[in-house]
Amino acid sequence: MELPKNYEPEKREEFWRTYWKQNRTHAWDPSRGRDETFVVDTPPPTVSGSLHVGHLFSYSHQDFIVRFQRMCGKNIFFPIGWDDNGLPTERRVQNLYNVKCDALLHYNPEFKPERGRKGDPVPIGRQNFIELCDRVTREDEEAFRHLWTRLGLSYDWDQEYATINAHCRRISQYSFLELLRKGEIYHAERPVMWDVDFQTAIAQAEVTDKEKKSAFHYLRFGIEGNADPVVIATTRPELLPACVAVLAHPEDERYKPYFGKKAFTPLFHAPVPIFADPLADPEKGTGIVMVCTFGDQTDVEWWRTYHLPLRQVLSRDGRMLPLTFGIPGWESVHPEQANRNASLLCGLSVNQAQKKIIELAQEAGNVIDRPSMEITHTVKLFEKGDRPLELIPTRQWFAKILDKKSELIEQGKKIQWHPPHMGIRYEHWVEGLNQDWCLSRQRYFGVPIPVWYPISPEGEVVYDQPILPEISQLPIDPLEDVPKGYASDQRGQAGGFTGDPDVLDTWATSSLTPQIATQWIQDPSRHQKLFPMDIRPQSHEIIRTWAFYTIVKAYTHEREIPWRNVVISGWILDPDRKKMAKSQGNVVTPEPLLDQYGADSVRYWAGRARLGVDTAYDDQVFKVGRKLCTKLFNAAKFVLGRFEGLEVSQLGPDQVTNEVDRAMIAELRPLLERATASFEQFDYAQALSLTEDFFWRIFCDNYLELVKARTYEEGLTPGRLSAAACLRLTHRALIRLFAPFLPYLTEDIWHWCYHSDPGMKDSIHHSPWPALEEVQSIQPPSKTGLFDLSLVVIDAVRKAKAEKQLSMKADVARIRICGKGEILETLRLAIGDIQRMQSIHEVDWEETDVSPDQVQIFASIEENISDKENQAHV
RNA sequence: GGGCGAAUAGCUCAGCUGGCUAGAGCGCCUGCCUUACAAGCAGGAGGUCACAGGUUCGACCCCUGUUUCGCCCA
Repeated sequence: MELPKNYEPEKREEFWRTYWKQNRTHAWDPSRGRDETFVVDTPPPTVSGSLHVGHLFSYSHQDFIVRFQRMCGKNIFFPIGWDDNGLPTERRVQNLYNVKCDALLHYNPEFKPERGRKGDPVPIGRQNFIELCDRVTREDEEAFRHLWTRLGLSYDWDQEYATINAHCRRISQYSFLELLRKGEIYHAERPVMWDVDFQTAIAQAEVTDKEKKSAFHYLRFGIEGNADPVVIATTRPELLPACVAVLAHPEDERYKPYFGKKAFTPLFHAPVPIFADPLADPEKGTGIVMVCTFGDQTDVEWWRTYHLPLRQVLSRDGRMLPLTFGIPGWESVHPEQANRNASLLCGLSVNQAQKKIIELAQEAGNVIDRPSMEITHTVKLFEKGDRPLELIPTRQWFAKILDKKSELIEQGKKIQWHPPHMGIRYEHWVEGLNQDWCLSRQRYFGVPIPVWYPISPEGEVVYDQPILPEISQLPIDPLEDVPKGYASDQRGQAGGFTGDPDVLDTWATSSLTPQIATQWIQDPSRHQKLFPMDIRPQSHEIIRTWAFYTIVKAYTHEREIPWRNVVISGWILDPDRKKMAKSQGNVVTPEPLLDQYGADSVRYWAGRARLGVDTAYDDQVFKVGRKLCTKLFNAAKFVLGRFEGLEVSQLGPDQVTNEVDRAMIAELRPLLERATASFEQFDYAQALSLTEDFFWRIFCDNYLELVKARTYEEGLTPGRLSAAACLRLTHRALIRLFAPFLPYLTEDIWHWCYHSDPGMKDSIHHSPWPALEEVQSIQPPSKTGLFDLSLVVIDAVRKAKAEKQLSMKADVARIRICGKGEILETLRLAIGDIQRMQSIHEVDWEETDVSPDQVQIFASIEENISDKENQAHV
């Protein structure tokens, strides 16, 4: 067989991609049983996010595990999906086409989108907007599909899904309705975390803390029947008109006299009660605090505890609302003054209002007690937003999670986390939950909440009696579809109906990836067979979101864990160990890496990182990967040449009769055991490291050199046959150990010679993982330690040559080996190979009584040059 | 402030259950075209295992504290 001269990954990768596709190498076989199936819950990437090198990293990790399992004979269920619904796509569409969605506009079939258009954003209707989102996600998916295929990820593309497609919408809506039926979902009007720019509710999991500069402003509040005002420090003076109470700690001597009295807000003159409450922090500000609608979560708690009135001053877009004081709920002792001040604030943003109100306070006099004090404090932001979240009372759907914290922690304990400390992070997240899961989002591109509401004859929306669709109708769009028993012209009419305008949180759908992939409702028997799944691979920052919500859904629907193992990949950090982020400009894009180094080399880089460990980006490692591939390629060509022309039947285990070859097999055995054990614990990095080290140091640098001469012997001598058989068996095992990491190159080599061996399969990726049984019948060498002892001699002679700056092929006149008789006996078994390897002419054996585990080697390069001694422990 | 993790050669990382002179690759230095591979081979230099205590016959490893960094939470 004519073998290629050089290792050229590009062409061969293309070839094998086609081959694998045509042969359905990675397809799942639905006819096989659960116990022989390995099921993976693959992370669907957010396709509108940027592709970066971290994707190559963590997605390779899954593939190593999967490919190992496949070679162990498992029927692999390895689907791939795309997470495309949600805000990232909406933002991308807005930016690409310079449009904005206006829900009041009707569908315009004539609308022609144009990229990069300048000027003000064009308002378009909801359907037009959704169509654009669909178009963009299809393009983005293609970029990922291309990358995944190039990287050699062994997905079954027949199982592909997208979280916005009809199948996923059906499952997601079914999940909603099922949980509603079970009483796990409710809707309520209550303060939720609200992003004023995106104008949508946000869940706890989507919130991020950020340090911000702020200031305490010291405002004087008048007291009922008391001349001395109290001074309240606040960072949110613009919420002064929303103040409904004043609180201090019950033990705070400074304020004890005031409890039960009324205070009067400055500028608005609203009489508000003064309470004693242990949650008030005497250390913070002046120790006395105003309760507003709503400054923070504690305000919400106090509002509930004391049944305080609601004084909403902020609108959904974060601007001050028009207010009227002097009416019930908005009491004021000077309503005219209050209304004048309110009118000056009306329409201002939070920041503008804050400035304005300080200005008003200064003008009024006797309101500001002392200069403001700058502080830095943490504020809550939507992870994709720019302005602090507000707490705004709106009608939303919620899933109950606070009532099942302990059950959810129990579920987490039933799952094996790799590495284990990631499970602790999950538990702490659950323990720290303080709100139910807000499910609704005021967005457009998402899975619609599958609910209509009747409108009473008086024209009021009856939220308490939602109209639900039949399961067979799913998926529905309540803004387009009409509920049973109504006609489309009754939409929005008194006595008619209205659709819920909101969509579900994307996690409400993403948390169903196991149900989506197993076709939960369409094919219950398939679901039954594949669920719970074997592994969930993902990275650690989404333990609190994706892993958590998936556990919630599996528990609330089926009282089950979604998977038995979670395997967590670390992050790729930039060379300064900082997070890679588009905004930092330190993101490395993946395709050029594949162009430059080839997929196998890139995978090698990923394979070196253990689970859960963050790794600094270092492109040297790609070069190391490419070197390994080249070495593997060259070694394979050489090894094949050593047994070329011999029949496979002549090269079986029974031919391995030589002591050195048996010693080699004795070295191989622990490698097979350890690499397999590592993989079984998902420790692919350890398996790779063991294999690579063995291949390079033991197999290439030493064993190949040691037996080379024997393989060149004339005729079919037992020594030559033994070496050829041992080379073949060992090499055939090593190639398979590398196969999960280097799928292209190993498949190439496999097809040069091993693919038609008895018991092997055409593709290396379906061939059996190398097992001890393959070399079981080969006897161990008659003396243990033969291989290591041989290396002691070899190293000593090499060192002698190197120190004399000679070529490794330089002749050695004589070596003297001194040691205990047992050691000399052992070395005699290999000395023939050693002599030929290193051109050693004479060997003197000297039995000495040096300590039992030592051997001394004296190498004389030429007869008349003094001996060079090398001594080694054995 | 609490939780989790990390700190080992110039760089990237191994070192698992306490036990050889703490390892590998890259980089560096010195040689070697050796009939698979110079994208290679051989040899070498390079370490206060973050710091301080403690347990132990023995600590990179276990315990306590400190410092720095990362992530999560309040």
